[in-house]
Amino acid sequence: MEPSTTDAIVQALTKAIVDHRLHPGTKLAEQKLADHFGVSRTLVRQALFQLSQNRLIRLEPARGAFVATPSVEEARQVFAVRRMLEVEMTRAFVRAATPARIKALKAHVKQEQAALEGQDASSRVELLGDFHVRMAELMGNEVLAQLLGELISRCALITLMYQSQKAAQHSHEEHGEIVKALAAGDEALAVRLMDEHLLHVEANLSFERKLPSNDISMALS
Amino acid sequence: MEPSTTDAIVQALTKAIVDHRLHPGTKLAEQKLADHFGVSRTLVRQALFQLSQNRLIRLEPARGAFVATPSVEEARQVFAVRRMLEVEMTRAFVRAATPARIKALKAHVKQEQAALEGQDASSRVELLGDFHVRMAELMGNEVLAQLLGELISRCALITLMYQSQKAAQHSHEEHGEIVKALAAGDEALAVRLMDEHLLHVEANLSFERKLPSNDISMALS
DNA sequence: TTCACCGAAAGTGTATACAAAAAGTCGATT
DNA sequence: AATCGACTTTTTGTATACACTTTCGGTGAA
Repeated sequence: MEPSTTDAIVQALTKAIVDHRLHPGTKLAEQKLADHFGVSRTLVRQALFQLSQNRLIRLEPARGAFVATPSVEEARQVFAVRRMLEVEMTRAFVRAATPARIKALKAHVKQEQAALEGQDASSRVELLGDFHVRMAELMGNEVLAQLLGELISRCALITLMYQSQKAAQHSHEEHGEIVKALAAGDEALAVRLMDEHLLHVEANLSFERKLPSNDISMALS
Repeated sequence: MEPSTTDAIVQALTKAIVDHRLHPGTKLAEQKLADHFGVSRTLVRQALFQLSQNRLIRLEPARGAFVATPSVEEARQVFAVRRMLEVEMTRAFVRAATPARIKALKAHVKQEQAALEGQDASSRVELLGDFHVRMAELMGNEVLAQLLGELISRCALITLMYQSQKAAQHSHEEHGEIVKALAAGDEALAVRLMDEHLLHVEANLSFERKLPSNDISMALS
């Protein structure tokens, strides 16, 4: 494979983990990854460190990198934080709503519709997550948008692995409801819907543990 | 200087930046840092990368590392996020309050009192920030605690540089008020006080720009 | 058979070497 | 005097080398 940059490695590994071609617990040996991507271990190590900051893998000193296995408790906490952030974000959104912002969200929901009909699970969940990031961006708060993005990708591992197609459809419909409430300027309703929406997403996760796969190059090719 | 680990370098640089011995915009040359810490550039690069994730420095490709110069707009956004998180956290805290938790917060406020009488600005601000992290920890949400810690240290650069001793005293008093409201179980009051507290902290920041200092070893010694 | 111990193999952690890019220098030209 | 440009120096980016730790396999004794 032709040489890649650090970011390319991060992206490739992220996608592989999130598509759960690489299962939780799988060991990521540096030399194998280096060979696969056609670079030295130096770049691989940078990428692994970055992924560990995103909580997609965990680094054990002198033992190596492993695909993260987020616990139920951790997922619960992440969702608790998301509810804190997004309930307030929704409130702020209503108060600073503009036709252009409403329109942008509507457009996004329409995009979701298209993705839901496709088969690709990862793009499905990516778009569903982006709805929330989109709201933050529209508020003009990049810090919030980035933070939310990290939180969402942090549990992308969970969300993506275990969210059924039916649950995805459900999420999509709730996004539509939220946008309606936002457009109507109904603050209380919008806030309530967002809170419930996040509770639903959380409730629909299941946590069956799958076995680690140890064939990295297979998973990445 | 004797050899140090990556984390030791991160800590040393963090403290130097946060104590503003290293001013915003200062270039951090890898070899100079490596010499100073008695390690190879490898470890320095790891440390710099980690600091860039914390937003304490920014990495410009092929140009090097520079102490971050957070903008007023960024500070505004960080505080907006903190208000979102902490208002909801306060609400949750009241609802799940226990005598032990109240007591722990009271103890922390007492600690602040002691630090305020000392001269060390960095330990002063550290403790004031820890009040908020402490609340998150007491709620048993490590994800929240860590996130809040990052947000606070991210603007430690701003808070620490420009917060006056008087403002610190003011913060401390407000912490006391908040704990009182929490102890009384007055949710509405506690939430309002926390919101106002964060607005006050934000309002008291000033953003005079200082000139970069280019003598790294002097600043670190 | 099972457990413990030893040695080989594999893998990570750090330092160093080399390549590429940016920054700085100095002189020539306008 | 100011500016452009080629050369030199410095600094970053990547690869490689080596030391140290962990892991794995096997041998021997209880």
